[in-house]
Amino acid sequence: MNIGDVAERSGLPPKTIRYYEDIGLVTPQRAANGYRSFRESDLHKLTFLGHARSLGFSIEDCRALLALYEDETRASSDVKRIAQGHLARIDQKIADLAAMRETLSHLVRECAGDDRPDCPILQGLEGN
Amino acid sequence: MNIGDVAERSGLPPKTIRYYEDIGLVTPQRAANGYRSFRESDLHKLTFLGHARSLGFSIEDCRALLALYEDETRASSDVKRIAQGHLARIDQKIADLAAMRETLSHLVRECAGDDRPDCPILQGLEGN
DNA sequence: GATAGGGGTTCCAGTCTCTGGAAGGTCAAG
DNA sequence: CTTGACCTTCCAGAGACTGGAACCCCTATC
Repeated sequence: MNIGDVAERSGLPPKTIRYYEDIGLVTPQRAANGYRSFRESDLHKLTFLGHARSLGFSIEDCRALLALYEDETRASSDVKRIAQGHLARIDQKIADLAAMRETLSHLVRECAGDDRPDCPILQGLEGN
Repeated sequence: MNIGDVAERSGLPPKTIRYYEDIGLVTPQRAANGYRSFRESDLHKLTFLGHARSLGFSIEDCRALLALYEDETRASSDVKRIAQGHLARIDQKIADLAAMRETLSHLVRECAGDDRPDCPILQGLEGN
């Protein structure tokens, strides 16, 4: 398969796939003309990566997950640990965003939003 | 005030303050020795920026908010529009993260997390 | 006057994960 | 032989800093 084919089938842009090769996540073979030549197993990896990335795993997490994915003798606890760590990071992010949302929505609610200059939002940002 | 003083009083690192000058958010004067010389108004701006950034506003939003902050003839509706736009982006991010969280926590819950290789997490990332 | 320290300055590179674009090679169809 | 759709590589930029190197300045002490 050429890169366009795997791109379509994995849902990843060609640019991203080249990048993943660059950083060593996949290592497609090369055809005589220099084109990348992907095996089914490469496609599986890329699909896996696409899913993992869409769940927000970092590239380094993906690298570790991919290694476990490839390792028939893995322990599921290793996978679970990575996933739980990521889950904790997601929870933290949600909490941070919720706190911002809370503060900001208060300010927005109090702002008249008319053509006068008085603005509780700016006041909130100015002081404390 | 030197940069160290405004850094302490605004809560922003000196590096960040220099960066903000670089991109034109503040324009401190210069002392004869080449040191940046900050006025009270610069400190106010930096404090304002620190608060806005901590609420997740982008630098470009901050630039716009700062302009409104400085403009005595602003309309509060302009401020509110920016804040509402940002609020919508926060909500979107929270929704995205909640969806990830949902999927991921399902997978984590189903994973035994022992020393066997069978892993619903990897299966979830592979297929589907 | 020399020196030590704790400021300050600039500039370059790296973070993270792509993404866009330029310049050019390859292939199949007409 | 040309066209157009592929493919290749390499460089730069995004956002918002952050670290580090190399160097200057100021004050205080010996």
